[in-house]
Amino acid sequence: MSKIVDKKKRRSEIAKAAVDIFARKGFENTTVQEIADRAKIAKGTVYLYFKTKEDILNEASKEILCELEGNLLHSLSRLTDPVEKLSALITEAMTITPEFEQIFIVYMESRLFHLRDREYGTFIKNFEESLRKVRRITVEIIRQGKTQGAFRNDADAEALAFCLFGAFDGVVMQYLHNKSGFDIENVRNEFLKNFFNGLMDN
Amino acid sequence: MSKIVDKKKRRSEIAKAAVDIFARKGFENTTVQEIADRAKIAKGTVYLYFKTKEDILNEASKEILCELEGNLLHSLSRLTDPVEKLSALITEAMTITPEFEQIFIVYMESRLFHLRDREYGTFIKNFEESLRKVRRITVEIIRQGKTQGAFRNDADAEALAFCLFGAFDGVVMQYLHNKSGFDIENVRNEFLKNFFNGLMDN
Amino acid sequence: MSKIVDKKKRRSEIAKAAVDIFARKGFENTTVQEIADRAKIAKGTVYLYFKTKEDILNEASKEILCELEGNLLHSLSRLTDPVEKLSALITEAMTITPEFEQIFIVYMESRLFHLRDREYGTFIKNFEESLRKVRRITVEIIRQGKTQGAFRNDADAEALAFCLFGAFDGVVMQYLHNKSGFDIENVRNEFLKNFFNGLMDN
Amino acid sequence: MSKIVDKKKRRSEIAKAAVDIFARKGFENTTVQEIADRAKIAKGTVYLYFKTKEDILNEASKEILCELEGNLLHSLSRLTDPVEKLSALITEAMTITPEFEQIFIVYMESRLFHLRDREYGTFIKNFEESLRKVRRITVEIIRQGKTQGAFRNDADAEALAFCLFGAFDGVVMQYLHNKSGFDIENVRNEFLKNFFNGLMDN
DNA sequence: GATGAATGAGCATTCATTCAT
DNA sequence: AATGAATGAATGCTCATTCAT
Repeated sequence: MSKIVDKKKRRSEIAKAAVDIFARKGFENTTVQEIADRAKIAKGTVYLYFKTKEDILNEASKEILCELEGNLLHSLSRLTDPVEKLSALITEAMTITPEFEQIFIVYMESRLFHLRDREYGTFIKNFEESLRKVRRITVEIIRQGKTQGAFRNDADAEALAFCLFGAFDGVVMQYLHNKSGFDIENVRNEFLKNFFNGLMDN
Repeated sequence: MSKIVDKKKRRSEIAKAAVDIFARKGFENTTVQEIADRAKIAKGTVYLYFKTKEDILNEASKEILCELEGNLLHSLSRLTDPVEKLSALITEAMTITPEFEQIFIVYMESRLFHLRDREYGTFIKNFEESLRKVRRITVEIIRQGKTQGAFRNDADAEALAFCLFGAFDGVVMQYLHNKSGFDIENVRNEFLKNFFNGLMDN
Repeated sequence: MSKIVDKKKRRSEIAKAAVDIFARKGFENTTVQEIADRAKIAKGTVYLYFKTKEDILNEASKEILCELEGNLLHSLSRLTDPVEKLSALITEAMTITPEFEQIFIVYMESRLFHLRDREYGTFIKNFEESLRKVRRITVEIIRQGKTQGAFRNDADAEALAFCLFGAFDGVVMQYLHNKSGFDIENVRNEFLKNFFNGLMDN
Repeated sequence: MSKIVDKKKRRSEIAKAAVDIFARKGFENTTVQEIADRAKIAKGTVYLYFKTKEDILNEASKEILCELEGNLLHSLSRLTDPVEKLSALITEAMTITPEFEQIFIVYMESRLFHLRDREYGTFIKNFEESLRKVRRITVEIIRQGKTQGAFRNDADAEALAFCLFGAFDGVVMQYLHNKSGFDIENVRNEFLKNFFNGLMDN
């Protein structure tokens, strides 16, 4: 009888270890040895669970996206009012925990990766898929708000959702660059206020 | 004097060549040989103008920032009205030319670079400096708008400028990922509209 | 007793599986995993029957030599006339079946192996032993022919047997390299004719 | 001005160093480091002259074949009589110097290599070409001998040349396996005698 | 006995950097 | 100043072998 190992769990463990290092050193500057050390296994063992180092990044990305997606969806789960929903979404996306910080950096590197190599098969497909999914949900919320008369009627839900998600990434990145200079809660509040009410004085 | 100019020009040529390749393959996957080939000089010659490969990225980043900064400032130069100025800024930041695309990817990689290695001396300082500079100008515009009564009085100019610049990067990145799915002009218009008027129906 | 038989049988099965792969990929490029897969057992199981991968090659070589030897001896078994015997030997040695082809390649690799590493204990000893044995039989045939007056009296039986066996290998190798260019039956007939009658016109 | 290095000469030097090691340890068991050490250059330098390790084997094979071919042709150069020519050819092919021994082992490994991987492009083509060339010369000699009435008229020149070259390899291999047991000169003489006069007593 | 997960030594290859010319 | 040959450290990946189950 052979040892029973939960392949999925192991993959996930290794991917998690990898995220730790990727976040600190970047994909290219991380050695498989370092990942193995972090996961407390031998280097060769990594290759029982992953075909290549890039494969590890893929898995890590997938898990990261799942988690980010899960968090966002969770924050919406018990809400019904479109305004509240959008607020929750924005609040969730701009809440930065130390763990999230790590994940975010790897997420950004993954995106850059794709930006360069557009052929990257399944990986990028999952990625795009996931992003689209969350965006679609946002589109729905905006539409719902328009229907209910809460949101202005000329809002292009698609384009706006697109902007929103872009803004999440950009603002978070900006913030990570400049932590000391800004208070994220303040930024988030300002973002919320402006997103809903605009800059113009009425 | 002429020698110094030549040296600067040469550095710039090499940096430009590097941007071409960095954009396509990323910093780590670009070899000095490739950069030299592109610049039509010998590999060894690169080292007469740059101390290390990273040094080339630094120079490239600096030039990129100068250009982006220049573009933004130029778009503001002959305007006086705060609303028009902000509109111009947003429009400029969300105009995507093929050349800009390339630059943007390297810019993003540079940012990621800094996010990881916070000690990175002069490089990161120049970088932050430049970003801060443009942000300060934006802050001024918003303040001016508040003073003139065009913008709502409770707007936190600093935080809002911060959001704005984050949003630029994020939206552009999003767009580059998803070119086929979206029309950047439409997105930009929606962004403008929402930024000034907000989502709520008044 | 049955355990021992089983063990032998299993060793043989594994060795046979190994020959399949060795012939196609060479010893160094064959993995133990491939051999195990082919033999439909687990990788670890291989090591219950063989101490090392080289050990598998040894066993395979031994079996191959046994088979080759057996074939040669069998072809002689019911003959008495030296000329007929030698003819049969040559014919047998130059008959190429698909299975033989595979075996031959591994046999050649084994020989090369020995050529390089002369210390290789038992393995090489078995090998040499086997070759010597068949050569001795050939020597006997030639001597018998000389005694009977069929073969020329100045023939050096030892040297000639030596040549003969060398020629077998070389011709077969040549042929495998150049299958499409030659008809092995024709080559074999010419070999026989020349071996017995020489090239000179009498 | 850059250093002037004779690329061809350097390649050849490296290939020669490689033959030394290949002969002793075989292609797979030879490391590029060992080759570099032997050639007294750095490991990386090897890759300025060869694309891969296999490329080194190719070059080595090519050089070996050139040398073997050159030797054979040289031994024929000033002879005119077919019998003398064939004798010289056989004598040359069965003369074993220490240097030749090394070369021969690598030559054999190369052949085995091809036997397994028939697609191996240019390499195998050069190889076959070279072998064919020498064989064609031999065919000519035999035909000439037939025309002059020296050789029996029913000799199939093609098939016989084929056998001859196979026999060379095989006998040499046999001999290298069994140096202590045989005197190569004696074997060669016996081979010559039997090749020309046959085994039968007339 | 049988399994296959785990190991880690080992190797081909790449590439930033140096330096003799 | 310019070159490009030389270097060798660094790293992804493989695979024979071991051993807990």
